Amino acid sequence: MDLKELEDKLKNFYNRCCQQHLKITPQRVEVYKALIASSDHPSAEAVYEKVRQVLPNVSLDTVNRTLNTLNKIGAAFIVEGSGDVKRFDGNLENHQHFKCIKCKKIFDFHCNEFDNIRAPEKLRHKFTVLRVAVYIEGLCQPCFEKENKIKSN
Amino acid sequence: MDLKELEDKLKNFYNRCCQQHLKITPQRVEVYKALIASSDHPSAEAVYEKVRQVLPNVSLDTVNRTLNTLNKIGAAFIVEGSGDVKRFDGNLENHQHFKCIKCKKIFDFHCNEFDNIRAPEKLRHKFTVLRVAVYIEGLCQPCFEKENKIKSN
DNA sequence: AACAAAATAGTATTAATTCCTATATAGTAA
DNA sequence: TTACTATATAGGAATTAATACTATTTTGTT
Repeated sequence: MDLKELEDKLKNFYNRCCQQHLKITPQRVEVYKALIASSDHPSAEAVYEKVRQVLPNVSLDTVNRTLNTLNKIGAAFIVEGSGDVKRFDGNLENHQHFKCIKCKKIFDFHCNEFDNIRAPEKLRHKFTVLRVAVYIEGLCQPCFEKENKIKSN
Repeated sequence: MDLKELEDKLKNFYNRCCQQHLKITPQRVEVYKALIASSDHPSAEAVYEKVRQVLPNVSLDTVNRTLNTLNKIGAAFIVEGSGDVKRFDGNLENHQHFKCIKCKKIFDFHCNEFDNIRAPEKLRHKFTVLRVAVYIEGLCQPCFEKENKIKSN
């Protein structure tokens, strides 16, 4: 990500905060920056470690709260998954996730057809739909190989 | 669910266990029965409470372990979601989930088109795909109304 | 009936997340 | 610029979820 892109995103983020009457604090900015600089869908703990390098006294609670706030104002997502710790994603572009159920790594992929999937009409009448995701789960190559190794012993 | 259906499912379950060389214990059977009797996608804790009514000395650990085992052998799913406690589903028929992000209720729905979604070929070459799910998130009607109420005060 | 591998109960431990409260700060309005 | 108020934060405590450990029990098999 180049400097211009970062500036754009930050500006966008400031606007979002203002619109929601959220104060722009150094902690919020650093959490946001740490998140969008991560491509590995970090946990709160991981973001915390990153932010600590800039703000040594930041608390884990603040990071947690802030990540949830980012999610609420639409500046980030909580990655969908089955169980395990919460993982966050600051990438707002259309994309989907594959998660390895063994090593828990999350891989982005993109399939145009999946972008346009809408909730069925029946559902849209009954509920307020906020997000539609195609979520794929399985084993990554290294984990698949390990799995086989163990089974053959 | 009528008696015949229950018997069918149990028989099926026994077969699955045998194939995987898993012993058929009262705890396993009761956990499985409690799960398929629940339509609310229960947590381990909720299943535990149900099983306790039949086996008062069962431990929460056993319920947890067993639910994860059911998931592994394909007799149950862990419901996809973003964060929150693990929720389980013993319904193996094609269906999708809507989750209210506020009250955490999970609603089943079914959309034929979603059943046939496959992982893109690129992904299938790179990873071992075990599950493809369409996951929808939002607010249920009561929670949507509450949300509005609070905001207007 | 006897055996070995697997499973369980009960508890301890770890890990994740939220709650609590005193203090500090950002945005606003004088 | 200064003062004010609502919001946010740090630090720690508390809560909750999930797993690990170990002695004992049980299943499926011989």
